[in-house]
Amino acid sequence: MENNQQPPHSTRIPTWLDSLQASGYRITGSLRAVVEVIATSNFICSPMEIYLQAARQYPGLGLVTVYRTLEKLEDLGLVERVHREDGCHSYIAAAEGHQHLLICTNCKRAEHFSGDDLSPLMAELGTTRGFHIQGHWLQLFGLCRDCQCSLEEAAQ
Amino acid sequence: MENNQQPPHSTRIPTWLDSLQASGYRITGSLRAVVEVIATSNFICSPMEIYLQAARQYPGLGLVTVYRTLEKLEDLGLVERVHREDGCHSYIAAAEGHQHLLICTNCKRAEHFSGDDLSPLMAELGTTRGFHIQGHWLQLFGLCRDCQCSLEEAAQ
DNA sequence: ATATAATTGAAAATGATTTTCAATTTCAAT
DNA sequence: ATTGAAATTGAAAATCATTTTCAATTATAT
Repeated sequence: MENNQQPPHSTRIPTWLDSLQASGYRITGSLRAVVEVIATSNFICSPMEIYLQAARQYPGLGLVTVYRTLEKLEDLGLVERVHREDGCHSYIAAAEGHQHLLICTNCKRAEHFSGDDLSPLMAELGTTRGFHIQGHWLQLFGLCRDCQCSLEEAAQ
Repeated sequence: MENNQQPPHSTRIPTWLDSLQASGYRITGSLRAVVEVIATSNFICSPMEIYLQAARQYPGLGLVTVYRTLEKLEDLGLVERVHREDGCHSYIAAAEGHQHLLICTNCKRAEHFSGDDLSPLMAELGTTRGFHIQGHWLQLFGLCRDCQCSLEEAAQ
């Protein structure tokens, strides 16, 4: 089940733009530039990183517009906010259904996986602790294949 | 396996103070006040909440000192930082060993549980995705027994 | 073409957290 | 008890991500 070299993420762009337009948002140059960056990235991206990349396509872009665009995309469920250790947030294209993230601590590459082996755990906790469970947060951290290699080399 | 009405959390206070002193930190009134609040709480507490409570015991306490004290306690592994949805942080007395948190979304009561059913999942991902997994983040959210009742009443 | 409502970027505001700094306090050694 | 060096303090200022304000611009339905 490869998740990497799958359908080119660029196919997301027209879909997202249609979705945005259908929801009454207007399609502007700024919007396109931000969508292109976040829709095609395999890495979690901070608003600043998105801004810096998108501004190459669309100079004059403002960082505030990136924040506003990400909010729209999140509202439509196209993009997912990722909580970082430092309390800031990064973003990544959302996965279908209920999935979790596996994030490379070195390069920030991220892959989704479905780990619904959690349901029994949650059911058990519901009864033993008397909690009515509503949701959960699960993120895994590690080194992706590329970073394992490059860090090994660097260590020599 | 009740986790609630267990050994009174107040026994943590002398232990923590000893631990702090043994590490070369000086025991001051501010420190005591902050330790007393966080060591005995069953809820996740923000620095501001700790400040407001501790300042009743030790007027003149500064919010900055709360931040500094929490940092010391975290360094010693006595306290654990909890990531919140809004990106801010709350704190709670750390559990023994590797545990996860179950947090009431209404009153912020928190209980630890050990959920090491995750190891097989992580091992599998290591191989299928080529990641070398280093750690994970798991938090469950729900309503504690008390809040389930009080919210039911309120709904009537 | 036009009117209107959405969108824009810049600048200012916010709010949690951190840093700076001079004054105070702890505690080990007298 | 006294002392003195090093740790700790609170206040004020600085930082930094994020949000709000606002007047100017722009997309789109008509």
